[in-house]
Amino acid sequence: MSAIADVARLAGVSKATASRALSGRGYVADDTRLRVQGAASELGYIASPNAASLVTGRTKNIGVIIPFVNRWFFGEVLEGIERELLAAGYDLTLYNVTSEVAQRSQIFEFFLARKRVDAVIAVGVELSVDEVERLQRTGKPVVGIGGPIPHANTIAIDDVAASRLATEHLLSLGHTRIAHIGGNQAQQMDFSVHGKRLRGFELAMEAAGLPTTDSFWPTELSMPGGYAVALQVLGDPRHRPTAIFAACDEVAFGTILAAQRLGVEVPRDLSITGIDDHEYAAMFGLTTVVQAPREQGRLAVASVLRLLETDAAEQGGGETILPSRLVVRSSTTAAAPVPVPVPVGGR
Amino acid sequence: MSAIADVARLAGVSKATASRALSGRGYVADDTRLRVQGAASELGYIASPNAASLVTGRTKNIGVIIPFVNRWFFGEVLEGIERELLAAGYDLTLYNVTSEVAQRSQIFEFFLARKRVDAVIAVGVELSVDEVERLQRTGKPVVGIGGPIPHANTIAIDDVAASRLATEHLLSLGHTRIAHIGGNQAQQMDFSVHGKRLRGFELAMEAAGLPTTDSFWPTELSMPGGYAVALQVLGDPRHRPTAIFAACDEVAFGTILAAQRLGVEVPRDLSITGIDDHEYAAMFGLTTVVQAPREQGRLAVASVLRLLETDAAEQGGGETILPSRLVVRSSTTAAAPVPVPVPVGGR
DNA sequence: GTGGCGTCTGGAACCGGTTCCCCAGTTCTC
DNA sequence: GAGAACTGGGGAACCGGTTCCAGACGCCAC
Repeated sequence: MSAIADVARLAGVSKATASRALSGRGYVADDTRLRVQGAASELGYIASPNAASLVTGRTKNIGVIIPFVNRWFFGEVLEGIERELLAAGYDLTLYNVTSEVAQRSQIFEFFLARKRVDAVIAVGVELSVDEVERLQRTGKPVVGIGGPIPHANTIAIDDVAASRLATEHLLSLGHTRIAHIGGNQAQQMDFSVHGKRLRGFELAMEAAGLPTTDSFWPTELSMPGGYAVALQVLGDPRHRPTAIFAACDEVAFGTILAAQRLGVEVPRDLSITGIDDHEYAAMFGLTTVVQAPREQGRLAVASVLRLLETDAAEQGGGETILPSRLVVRSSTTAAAPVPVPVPVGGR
Repeated sequence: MSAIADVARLAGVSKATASRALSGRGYVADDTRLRVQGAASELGYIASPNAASLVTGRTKNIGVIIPFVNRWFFGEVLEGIERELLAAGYDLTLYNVTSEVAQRSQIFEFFLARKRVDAVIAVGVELSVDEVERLQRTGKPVVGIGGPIPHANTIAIDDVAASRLATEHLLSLGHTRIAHIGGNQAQQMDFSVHGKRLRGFELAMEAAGLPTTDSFWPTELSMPGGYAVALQVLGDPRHRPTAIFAACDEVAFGTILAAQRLGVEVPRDLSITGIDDHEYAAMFGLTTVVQAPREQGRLAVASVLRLLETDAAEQGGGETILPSRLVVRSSTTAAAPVPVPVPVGGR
């Protein structure tokens, strides 16, 4: 492993000049620069970021805090972040926080306190004011994905609006008996995503003058979770809704499977919407609201890099809300016309 | 941010003693050690791993090379690795390699060449001899998951055996018309997983004296991929197999969905097996062979840490093969008895 | 001719740790 | 009682870069 001193020696210059020539900062004559660069590539020299970060305080490394990597939304966000960071020459250090309090504080007090990362991106993790401030005091910008974080830039969709949009689509098709299968409030996610999606549903229903009592069915937000509860929702033909709004696509998939299992035909007997635009949504023909998680990851990286460049501790706490967009596929259709008793021979 | 010099000053000792007291190496009197530790915790001192690694050469950071984070197997492995590393006080730096050659060489020549990681875990990436040697020359142990890598320790299941096991289960149930839906050879994965699973299928069939012509249906290894091709496989009732071995669980799920769509009842009309034991396998009632990816991740970390401890460049290139185990659920049953013409009143 | 400015370069300090080497007691051994 | 062995601790070098500072040179203006 060659060090910059070797490069300097080979090029016949001092360490200082070699450093300037390679980093591009400060005055270096053109031919000197070329000589140094030549020597560097001849030796296969690669600067040690550890040594550099020791003095500059910059590590070219971003910490990502994420509760899951294996759920669709989180995995997509992570891939989006990783691609973008790699392109910018940054490393990504992964911190998979669980809900364990001890483990979370270990990450904050030990791992993130070490001067290893320049900034932190929190995906679907609601950081406390204290956690954010602790990071910012040490000069680390914080960017969040999934919901607002005080004093930090964040990127998210409007869960209430997305949910409302999905519900309104069903309403616009003439459905009035609509059930909502959503997240269990007991195992709430950060940013109370479950609650927001439920609220969007209720707002849309109320605006349409429809009752929402008994229309909410909580479950685990996964395909099996959706499947299991949908069997109940659809179980009794006499109280069967004509449409279901699922809080996420995987639940919607489970619902579609349950409907198939029960012989309920989608969309003829049952219209279904979700939120996500999961990669399998096309296969299931699911009408859904797009979340674009990769895009959210990219935006978070852009935001972080901007903060690192300006170097200022502006940290306005700006909230970027991505617009909600509905993708209509084949899981939704107009409600069957209710046979209205027509007065025969009426006047 | 306090440095070790501050701790030393507060404790009234030299930097050298402070370092020894905190790291536990070398002679330090007990009361001195306590004084230093007290000073450290009073100041909230946390050692800078960058500075330490500059002289020790150890970074307490492991690089993970992985082609996807969002596919079940890879996500599970990653979570397993992350948990285990965190517990051991190590950081995890993620390198999401795609199939782009340029990007891959960038990772090897730029990112991994920097002295940022102590070791590398490659998940489902078949490293070349050159790549492994380059890493090992710089003292970085390499551990692989998913298949053998020359000169590196690896952890994997036996794809041929797993595949054979899944097929033999169908054979043991009396099925003779068995199709295999597997990975497209054109978009082969590393370690030629697709080919191995196909071979295991063929070996089992041949051992049973059954033909394998026209029984292989290639597709993309995903739920939609399985769904699409299964519609074709099952399309013609007259040439319909009685059992399908899918190369992975997601394909099996797609196959189950396609069967439902076509009114083919599982398992009465069609038995299905997969490989993975995906978290949704229970919901689909899928009979499958377990892969235990989290366990593989844990084992890889254990192997890496062992290599780092022994510090020796033994690197035997040992291959750890996890045993294949079949989980029988409700997607498989005995083949319908073929009505054998019984001679009536025969002599 | 002198002063000022812009360009180019090298020496040296520095980032924050670890470790080598040396010194000073104390205890053990012959 | 002398020397070895062990324990405890400080000074300084070192890891591999970056950056401050000072000096040298060329050029222009006054």
